[in-house]
Amino acid sequence: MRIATWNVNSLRARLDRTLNYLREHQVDVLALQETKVKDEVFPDGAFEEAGYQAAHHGFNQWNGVAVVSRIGLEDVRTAFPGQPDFAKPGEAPQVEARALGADCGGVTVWSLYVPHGRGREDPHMAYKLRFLHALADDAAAWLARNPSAQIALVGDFNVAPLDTDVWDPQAFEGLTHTSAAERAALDALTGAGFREVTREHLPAERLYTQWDYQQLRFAKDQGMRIDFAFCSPALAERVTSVSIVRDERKGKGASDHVPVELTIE
DNA sequence: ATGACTCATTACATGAGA
Repeated sequence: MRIATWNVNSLRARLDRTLNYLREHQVDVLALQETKVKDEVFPDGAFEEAGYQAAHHGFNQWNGVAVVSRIGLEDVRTAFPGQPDFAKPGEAPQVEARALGADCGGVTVWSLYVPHGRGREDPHMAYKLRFLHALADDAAAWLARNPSAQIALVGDFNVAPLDTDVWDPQAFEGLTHTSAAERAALDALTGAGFREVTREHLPAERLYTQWDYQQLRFAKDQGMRIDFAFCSPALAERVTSVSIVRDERKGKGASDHVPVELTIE
């Protein structure tokens, strides 16, 4: 069984790439982030033709998360229980389209798009920290209820846990993604009993999952490692290999992120 | 170096991303 996660940065701009990727990599379950599409125009039909069911959650051109599966798709949840809301200036608070969970082939897969933060003093940063801590609280409760639960929390976490997860730590000083508060918030997931399996299987330094579009970052291999997979203990035991699909960043029309795959026995 | 980021939008400039 293969589960993958990918911040696709607009599904409509990359539908062909997505379908080709599913086929070429024999993916059973794909968690997508930043689909940038509202539910009414989500391309269900294209996934059906490829043999996949799809569950999507998106209000507008921002955010948007999906799980597509060819091994079953049940009990779709469009937010985690404690997921915080966010109020844009002059607007009512909204629980944004940043989490979608579904049961696929005996595994509960959550596609997660953690808020960016925008700046250390920005209200969006407090939202980001609330989001991660609330997720960790829920994750701990799920494990307390069922210690042998099969749960994968995958997606774009927008935190670089180690200095070697960014191409130049000094370039991020005072900005987002590398602060102690962000790293502590992400650590809360391991505190909840989950294991970040991509690091376990790929411990090498400077393995990136995202390269900015600007400044020829990919050509210079100046990226960030911010896409991860936190698995419940019972599921982590079943992971036999992890792959970062670097080739997907190449060529015209690439997302700034690449897929990360888990192979599970 | 003749270029220098990409996406979506009641679009042709702006917001958002990282």
